Amino acid sequence: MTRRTDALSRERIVEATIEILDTAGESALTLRALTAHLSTGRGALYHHVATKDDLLAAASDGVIGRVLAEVGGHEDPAYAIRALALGIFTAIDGHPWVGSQLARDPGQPAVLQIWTSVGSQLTRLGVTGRARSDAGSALVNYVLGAAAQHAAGARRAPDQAARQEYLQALATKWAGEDPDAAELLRDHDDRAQFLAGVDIFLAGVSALRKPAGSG
Amino acid sequence: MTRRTDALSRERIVEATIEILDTAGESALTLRALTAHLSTGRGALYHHVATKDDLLAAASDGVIGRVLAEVGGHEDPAYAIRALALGIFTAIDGHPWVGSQLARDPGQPAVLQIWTSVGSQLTRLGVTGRARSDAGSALVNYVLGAAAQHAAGARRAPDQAARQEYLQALATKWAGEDPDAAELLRDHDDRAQFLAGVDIFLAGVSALRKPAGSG
DNA sequence: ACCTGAACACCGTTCAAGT
DNA sequence: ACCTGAACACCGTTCAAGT
Repeated sequence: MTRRTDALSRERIVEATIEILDTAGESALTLRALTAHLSTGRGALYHHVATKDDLLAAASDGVIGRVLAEVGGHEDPAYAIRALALGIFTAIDGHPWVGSQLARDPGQPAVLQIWTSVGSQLTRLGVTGRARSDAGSALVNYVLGAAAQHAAGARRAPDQAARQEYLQALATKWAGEDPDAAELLRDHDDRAQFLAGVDIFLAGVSALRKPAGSG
Repeated sequence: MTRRTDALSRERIVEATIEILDTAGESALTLRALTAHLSTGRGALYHHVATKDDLLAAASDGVIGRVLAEVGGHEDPAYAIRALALGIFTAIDGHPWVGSQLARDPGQPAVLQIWTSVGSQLTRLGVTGRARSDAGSALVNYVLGAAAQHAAGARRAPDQAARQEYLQALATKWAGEDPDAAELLRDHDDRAQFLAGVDIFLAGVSALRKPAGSG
């Protein structure tokens, strides 16, 4: 905070990277475009960043980090998980390149952050041990898969009429819990379908905790 | 079958593509390597293939198509879904480049094939209408997400001891249904966790069909 | 220590020229 | 119609040279 940020720094490079990705898309992110944007020489970047992949991972981590911080905690852990998932989905809707990037490396910081957040909410839900890592794996993989598919530009749309009807019903149901969520649902097909998937997993986790059928 | 396959054809090009990807990895697939492998000129490929992306999509479609054909139908639709998911997972384990490719474009033939297979098994399960497309979306996105993460080389491994114990239990349980599946499970952590996720999904679909709690 | 920018070793794709 | 292979317009990364 005290020093001038005029000089090149990893932070400034990551910032510029996010800006280019958001405004011009993933294909526009070349090191040449980036150095032009920062008005510096090509090799200068390599004093602050290991590789282009490193840069993409750092940019994704920045976006996801902000989302997870904003989402915060809701009292009901199941609701918190829905909010967490929806926050990630919304972020990827606004920054499609993040969706592609998250699918690329399971060990990158952004993905580990998501694991941690999901894990802590599952703990609050009362799920522990092996069941917790299974449920976490299921949820994280679902969210990342949906995110990548949506980011790549999902075009599936079977019958638009029935879908609108369903959307209304789901929005009404959710309105009881959070009017803002209901607002978001209206006219957002992919979002509604994504949330329906989250509910399927939550129902599955709950059902497997207290099985009421076989022995 | 009657004509000689000596000449260049889309099929021969796709075959050679799969071979290079399997033996040398995705980074080794260059059009230069491919033309060398086929001992032809660079531009010749473009008479049979639109672009390199087209080629990757065709190669993935070939692998997935074979898997879906082999998996066939089991009498119990829930079991058939597990077999389908496991088949895709195994294919991606053996051809990691397929996992990355499937995450890249939701409209490519291989992904549409997966949607179709999942959809028909869900119908056999008795799920229809809106519930069917929600469940299908959840399962497909989960499978593709897990596949991409696994393909990228998942390295998460918390406590190896408890995991081994769990594996044994799951393998024993599954042995009642299919000894071969139990065989596959032993010593395959990611595979077991993947299947646990499929079971969470199936439990969720079942639970949401006959809700036994709220009004 | 940090930066510059030319050079290096690649890419996917195109296209005039051949058969 | 199909194929050739040189040429084109790019890449990410490196590195001697500057300050």
